[in-house]
Amino acid sequence: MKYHHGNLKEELITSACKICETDGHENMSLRSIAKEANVSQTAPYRHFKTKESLLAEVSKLGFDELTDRLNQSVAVNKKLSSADKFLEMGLAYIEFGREKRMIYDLMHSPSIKKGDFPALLNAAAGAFDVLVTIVMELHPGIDAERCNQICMKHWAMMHGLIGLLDIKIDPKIESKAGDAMSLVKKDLRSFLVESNNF
Amino acid sequence: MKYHHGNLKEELITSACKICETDGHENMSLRSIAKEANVSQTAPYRHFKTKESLLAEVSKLGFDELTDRLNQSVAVNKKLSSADKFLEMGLAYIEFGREKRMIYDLMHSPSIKKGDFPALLNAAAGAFDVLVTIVMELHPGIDAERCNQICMKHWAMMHGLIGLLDIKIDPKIESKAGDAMSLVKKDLRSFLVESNNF
DNA sequence: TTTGAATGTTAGCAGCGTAAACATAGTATA
DNA sequence: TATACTATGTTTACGCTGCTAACATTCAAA
Repeated sequence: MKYHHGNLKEELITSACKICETDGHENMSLRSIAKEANVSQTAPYRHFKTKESLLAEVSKLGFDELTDRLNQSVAVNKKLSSADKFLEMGLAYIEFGREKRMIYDLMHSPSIKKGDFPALLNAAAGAFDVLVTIVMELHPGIDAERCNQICMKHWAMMHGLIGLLDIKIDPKIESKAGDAMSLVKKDLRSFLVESNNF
Repeated sequence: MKYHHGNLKEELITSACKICETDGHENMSLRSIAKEANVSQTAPYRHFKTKESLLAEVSKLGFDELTDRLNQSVAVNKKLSSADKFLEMGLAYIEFGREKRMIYDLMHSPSIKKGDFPALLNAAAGAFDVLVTIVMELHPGIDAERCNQICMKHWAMMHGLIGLLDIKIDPKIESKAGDAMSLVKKDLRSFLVESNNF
């Protein structure tokens, strides 16, 4: 058996991401992650103090990708109006939540206490700040408190929507959500921006 | 040892509720629930096929209580305007989510697949329908699709808000959320009803 | 009275997170 | 170059978990 893998920490995170995306974060065991990386069951403890701290890294990567997507959504077409950027961001958020649903759930799982992982906390705040930037652009000179209120409202709405859109959680509401989602795609403006008048 | 407890099923659910409220649904073990009910570790299997099905009953009770609270919030003062009823319901939802946070998390935990438990599904839809009723009252003759869209939006917003308000999940955002929450309490109308113009 | 279903217990399985003890590889120092 | 230390891997083991199987007891129906 070859000792000194060389890059085990990163590979464990990669393995964890893969398993999370396929099996969901509820079914991720440290042992399965280690196995995926072809390493003994306790090897991860040389790089992560607890299982939670490994998952925290996966979660952080999720927030980083979310931040990238949000930024890209408004950067792709710089000629977009602020309102349209806001719109694109909303779509990008929902798309991320639906495409990477398993990771998204991990990112919001109460089993990872974000307060214990500053890097994760920063990553989460970083994603939020993308929204803050757009809202400030939408409403120049806006009061900071009011800006936070608006951001909270829409962030919460998007977050809640993703939860409700999960067919696995609630097929009955999903049928309603399906309607809502098609509406969102057809005319997200009416769903999102209409809430933005203040 | 006394056999035939007599009312074990209900008592197990009660024990599960208690443990959930104190320890959180992530830390509920079937064994601890059985212990709480002074019964052997495998006794629950005479009344519940799996642990998940026991948790599903706890979750169902949660949605039932939520439904009651939402109904009560608008029934207390029948002279309230529809807009004010809408307002009171929003507050009641947030209060439930914060007062019974552990149960609320269980109710939305992906580890319980609602589709497998029709009673739970109905209970969840029942709570949603309270909102539907109010929105229809707010906007007489409203198109059903539009009504669902509005309900989805606000339901999602409330749900997302509760998630973001959890200080344990994200203290940094919490500081922002704290502002938002005080705003919500001072003037929920500006936070909720303003989104309701359509 | 007897029989069988309902409902309890005990014993035991495999999987889990984690700690301790041990083995090996790479690095700094003498 | 030899040696010691540190980093990083493995093996073993502990207690907890959900769950199954086999057994015990109670109650109700025949």
